[in-house]
Amino acid sequence: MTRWSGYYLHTTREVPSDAEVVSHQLMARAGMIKKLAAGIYTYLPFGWRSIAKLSAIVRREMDAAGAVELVMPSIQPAELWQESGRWQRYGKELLRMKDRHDREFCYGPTHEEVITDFVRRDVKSYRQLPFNLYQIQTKFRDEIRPRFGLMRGREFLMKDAYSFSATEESLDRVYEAMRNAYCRIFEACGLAYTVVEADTGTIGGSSSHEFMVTAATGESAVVHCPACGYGANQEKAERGEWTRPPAEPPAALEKVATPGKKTIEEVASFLALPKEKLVKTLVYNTEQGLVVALVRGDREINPVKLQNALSGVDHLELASEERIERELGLPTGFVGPVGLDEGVRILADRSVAGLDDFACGANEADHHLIHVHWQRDVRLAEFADLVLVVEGDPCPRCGSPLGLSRGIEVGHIFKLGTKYSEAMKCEFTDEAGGNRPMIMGCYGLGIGRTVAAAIEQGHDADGIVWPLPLAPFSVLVVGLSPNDPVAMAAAESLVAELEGRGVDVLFDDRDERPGVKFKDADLIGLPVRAVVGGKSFAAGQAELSLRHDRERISVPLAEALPKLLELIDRLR
RNA sequence: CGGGGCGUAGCUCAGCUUGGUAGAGCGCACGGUUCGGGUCCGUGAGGCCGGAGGUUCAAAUCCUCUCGCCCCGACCA
Repeated sequence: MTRWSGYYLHTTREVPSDAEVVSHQLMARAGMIKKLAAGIYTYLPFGWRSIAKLSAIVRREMDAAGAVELVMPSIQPAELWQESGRWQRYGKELLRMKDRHDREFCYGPTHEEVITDFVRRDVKSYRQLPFNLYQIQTKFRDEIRPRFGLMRGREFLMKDAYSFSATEESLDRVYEAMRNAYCRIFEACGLAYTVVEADTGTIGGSSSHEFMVTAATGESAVVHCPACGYGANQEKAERGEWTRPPAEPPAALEKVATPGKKTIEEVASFLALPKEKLVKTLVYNTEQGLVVALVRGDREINPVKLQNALSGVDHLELASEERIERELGLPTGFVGPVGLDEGVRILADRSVAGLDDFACGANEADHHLIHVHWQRDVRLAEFADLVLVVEGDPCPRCGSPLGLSRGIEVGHIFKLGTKYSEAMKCEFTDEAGGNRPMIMGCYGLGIGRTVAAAIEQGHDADGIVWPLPLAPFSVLVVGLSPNDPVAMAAAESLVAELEGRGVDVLFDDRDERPGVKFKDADLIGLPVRAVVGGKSFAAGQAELSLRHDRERISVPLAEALPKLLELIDRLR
C-alpha cells in the first residue's frame, strides 16, 4: 500500500523561476522532476511512475509489431563515429570525452553507429533479414539551449528502434508496422496527435514522418489539410499551384529612385504597389559562396527547402550586410535579379514565376526597378518550391485551404536506406550470391517529452489532469480525517480492496488539513479521487469524483469499490 | 556564438543606484488555535550575499576576473 506519508512526494506552491511552460511548472510543482543542471533532471518517484507507464505501453506495442528489445552502451568510441563521418559533422551537440588512456568517446545522442557495427559482424545472409531492434535508453545531446523541462532536455529518455532489411519492399513493410505501432501507442496514451510528413534533416534518408501531439505551446508548426488529410511539418510542407495572374502588357522596364527604402513594406508603400507585385531578394551565405533566393514580396523563404534545393550545401545562413556590400558592391535592400553578378547563383520560388510585371531592387543604391518582366529582363533563374507555407495556402494534394497549428514532436520515423550501412560496410549476401548493403530504418520516440506533452494537453488552473494510461496512480484515496481512527481504517480498507482488484492507488494518509489535501489532489491530478472522512463519512458515505470534471458523487461506503471500478472502466 | 539579464535562507524574491551589525513571504521546528478547498497567533532554527582577486578604515553593495544559471536570436532528433 502506497501511503503518501511514507512516499517521496513533495508538492510546492511556488513555481521554479526557470519554468516557462506549463508542463515544466506542473511537473516541478507536483514533485515529478528535479533539475540537477541545465537540461538535466532527476525523475522523482512520482514522475518516474508516469515514465514507467508510458514505457510499458511502448514495449507492448513495439513487441506486438515484431521489434525486439535490447540495450546498447551509452558511452561510444570515437572510431565508430569517425567511420560514419559524423564525428566531424555532428558538431558541438555531441558530448565528447576521453578516458584515462586519452582514448576518445562520446555519450551517445543516437545509436546508428553502434547498432550498425555489431549487426555487420553478426548478420551475413538475406536469410537473417529483416529484423528490428529497439531500446529505451538515456541519450545526451548537448543542446545549444535546453529549455521547457523534459520537453527539450540535454539528457533525455528515448525509445529508438533500428530495422535492417534486404529489400526496399521489406523496409516499407517494417516502416508501415512502426507507423501503425506509433499510432497505437499515442492512442493508448489518450493523446490527441497528428502524423505529418517531415524533413529528414541531418539523419538523412528518403522518407520520414513525425508524430506531433497537438498543443498550442508546441515548438513545431504543422500544416494540415482538413479536406484530404494531408499533413506536414511546416519545414517540409508543400503547397498547390500558384494561380497565375492575368498577363499584363509588359510596359517598359523603368528604374526609379527609392532613397532609403529597403524593406518590402517601405518600398511597397513608396511605390504604391501591393506587396504581391514586388519580388523579395534574399542573399544567403553558403560554403559554396553567395546564393540569391527570390520570393514574392508578401511571402517568406523556407530555409529548409532552400537548402534542400541547393543539393550539397551544408551551411546556409542569411548573408551579413558587410558581406553583401563587399561581394556585390551594394547595400542591402537594393539587390535584385536583373543584371546581377553572373557568378551568383539565383533560385526563385514558384510564387514569382507567374509575375509578368513586378518591382525589385535595381542592384544600385537607392533605386528599384519597376515593370520587370521575366523573359525579357531577367537572366535565367532556377525555379523551385522555396516558399514557407502559411495558413490558407492551397493543399498540394487536393487544393483545399491548408490549416496551420502547433504541436510537440514526440516521435519521428525515418527510412534511412543505405546511408549508414554503406558508410560502415554493413552488408549481406543476397540470393544471387552478391553482397549488398542492408536497407535500414530508424524510429525514435521521446519518452519524457511524451509525458510532458500529455501535461501540456491535460491541465487546468489547479494542476495536472492526467489521462488514465499515463497517470502515476489511477486513484487517489484521500483520508480526510487523519485524527479519526475509524475513518482512517475505512479509508485504508478501501485502498486495500482497490489494490486487491489490481488498481494502483495512492493513499493520502498525511496529517494535513482538508484544504491542503484537496489542493494537492488537484495539483497531482490523478484521474479518480475518493474522499473518505469528514462530513460524508459521518453520513456513512464516500465521495467520489473524476479529476477532469470534478463532479462529486456520494455513495454509501459499501458501494465505493464497485463504483470506483466502474469509473476507472469508463476512463479507459 | 551574438544580444539582454540573474546568482542574497530549502523555495520565490527585496536590499546594491548613494559602502557602515543581513531582510520579507512561503516552507521547516516548537506551543497554542483551527479542522471540507493551501486556518490564525506566537516563538525559533536557518545565509562565507556563487567563487577569487582588488579599491577602502569598512564591501551583498564599487572595480577586475571566473564559474553557474535564465531569457531573446541563430541552431536542432
